[in-house]
Amino acid sequence: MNIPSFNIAAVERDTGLSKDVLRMWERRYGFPQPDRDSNGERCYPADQVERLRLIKRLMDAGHRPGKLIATPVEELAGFVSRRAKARPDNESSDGSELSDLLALIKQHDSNGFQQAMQQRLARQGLQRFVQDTIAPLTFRVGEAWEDGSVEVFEEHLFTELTKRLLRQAIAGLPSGQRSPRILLTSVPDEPHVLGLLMVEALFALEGAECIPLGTQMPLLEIGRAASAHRANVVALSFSVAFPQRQIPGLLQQLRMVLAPEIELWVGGGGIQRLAPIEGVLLLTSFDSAVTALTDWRLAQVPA
Amino acid sequence: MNIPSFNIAAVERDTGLSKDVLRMWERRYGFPQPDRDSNGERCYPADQVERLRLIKRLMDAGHRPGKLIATPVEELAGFVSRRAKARPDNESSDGSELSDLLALIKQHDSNGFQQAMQQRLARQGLQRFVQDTIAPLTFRVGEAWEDGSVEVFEEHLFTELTKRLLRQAIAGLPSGQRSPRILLTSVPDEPHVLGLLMVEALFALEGAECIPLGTQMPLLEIGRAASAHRANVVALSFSVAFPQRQIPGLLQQLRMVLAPEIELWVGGGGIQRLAPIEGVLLLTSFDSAVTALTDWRLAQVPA
DNA sequence: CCTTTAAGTTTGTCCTAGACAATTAATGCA
DNA sequence: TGCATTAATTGTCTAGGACAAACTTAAAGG
Repeated sequence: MNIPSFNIAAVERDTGLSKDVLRMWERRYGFPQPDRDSNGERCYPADQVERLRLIKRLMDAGHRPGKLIATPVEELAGFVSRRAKARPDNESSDGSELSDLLALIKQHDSNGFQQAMQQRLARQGLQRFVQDTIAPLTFRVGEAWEDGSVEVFEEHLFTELTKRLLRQAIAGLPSGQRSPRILLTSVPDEPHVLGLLMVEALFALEGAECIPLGTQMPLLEIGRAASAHRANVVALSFSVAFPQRQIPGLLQQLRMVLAPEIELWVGGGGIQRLAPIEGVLLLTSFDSAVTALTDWRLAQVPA
Repeated sequence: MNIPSFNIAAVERDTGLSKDVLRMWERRYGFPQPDRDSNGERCYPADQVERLRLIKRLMDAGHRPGKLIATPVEELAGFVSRRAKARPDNESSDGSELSDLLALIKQHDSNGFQQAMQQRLARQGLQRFVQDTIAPLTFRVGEAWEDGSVEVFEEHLFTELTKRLLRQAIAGLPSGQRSPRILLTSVPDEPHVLGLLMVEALFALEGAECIPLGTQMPLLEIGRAASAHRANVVALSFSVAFPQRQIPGLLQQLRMVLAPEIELWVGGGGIQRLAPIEGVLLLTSFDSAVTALTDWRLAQVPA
């Protein structure tokens, strides 16, 4: 079998590291060190791509590139997530049940996982299912992905199956003329949809009219969509993986694009450490999301 | 209201034009011509971003950038899709029904659209629903998006609602130990999932075991996933929007990564004009997908 | 000893400008 | 008209420099 080698665009695609960063690291740290083809263009061997992916994973977990690149490959595997370290086995009764679900994913048992989740949904009801099962399980999967105990494709499978489950549950809820009208979406480069679905489930349960636009809407389009759908609220989600530095600027721009009477609510793992922004409501928990909804309703009555 | 202005990263996000291309166009054609901030960095005014998005849309429809950029804004709106031109109102009885569905989307009537689609599904059955409703409707939406008669957010809403419908229909099908085991996914930078869902519906109907991994799997991960799930087939989808030039290289690399006994099937609008590739089966239609499945079964028996 | 401020590192993104290959259009010729 | 060759178009890659924001560490103060 021939060893495939990747050009810089392919490496950017597969690792999520921009071409600029790849070239900068090569210049500064001496890694990666790709071969060159006849045109002098970089050809990354597969093992370097692997290592880059590992480094990227650990960076997302909070480590710094300078350290990681200086560390030999063997030791890299030993790095563990900061988050995972911070939670020294709080194996509550519920924690072990979550571990069972996680185990099903790692055994690639789609059907078993779906059945187990269906059972939990029936037992807990949608609201508690979202808050006590899906949310913590998503968190656990994220952790496990960071420390390498769950492969990317396993995480994808988990996400895909959970998405289906949630969408099915949401479809079963009553719909029709309800209020407020909440437009749910995410900005470009933010493809994570689970958080949106979770909050959609909660909002729908509370009797809001949810308009799911999927992910990755250009800012100007979000403004148009909000007007066209006469939305009262635009709700966005940012995952932990989204580059934090870009979020404040994005929100300020969106706030300017949006009509002032439309509220802007933002949630997700990416906004936990964010400074408050004028005209933007940060939803740091599911409870605060529900509170925001009831507050909105209270504010409407006197008007 | 302040006029928001975008830095080059934001424009790349919102238009899908790479930073390299944005700078190159500026150098060569004199458009866009962003302002500069105090650091000498580009600040694109909103109207230039709008025009860039329009240009990108027309490029995806087959026009060439040189012409588009030279054309004044007012005339740009007059450009029409080549595809749309090629189909001079073949308003068959079915075509007008599709137009009704499209109209519901453009009226932002989510509930009406969902009901109409549910009815069609019940009437046609899943297979014909996929082939005669969803596929042509998706095509029509694509056309309408190209000629600007459907907004991006309307297309997103259509996609989101249709995804839900399809997933629900697929969830209703029997599952369990079936064959072949087909792993469904797409490569990084290919986020379109409707095509995958359509073919998943067909394969599931034919009694295959589908493993949906969602979109955007790195190549090396696809290989791992295929082994871990003991897949017989890996099925990929490329939309028309995916850069055609990259596809052959991607498929060759993936073919090398994949164990030789695992088949590689590829479909979607992006592969219609593709030259054949060793070890890769191109599915140019839904019928050919079903044929591929029956052929695979025939090939297994004598072995 | 803990907290806050200031200085120093690290790191990503942006910049210019040149080169080239791959695609698409246009020409010449049978 | 159909095919082959030339010409124009267009995207992506390369190089290294500059700078600001984020993070760390050191110092000063309570």
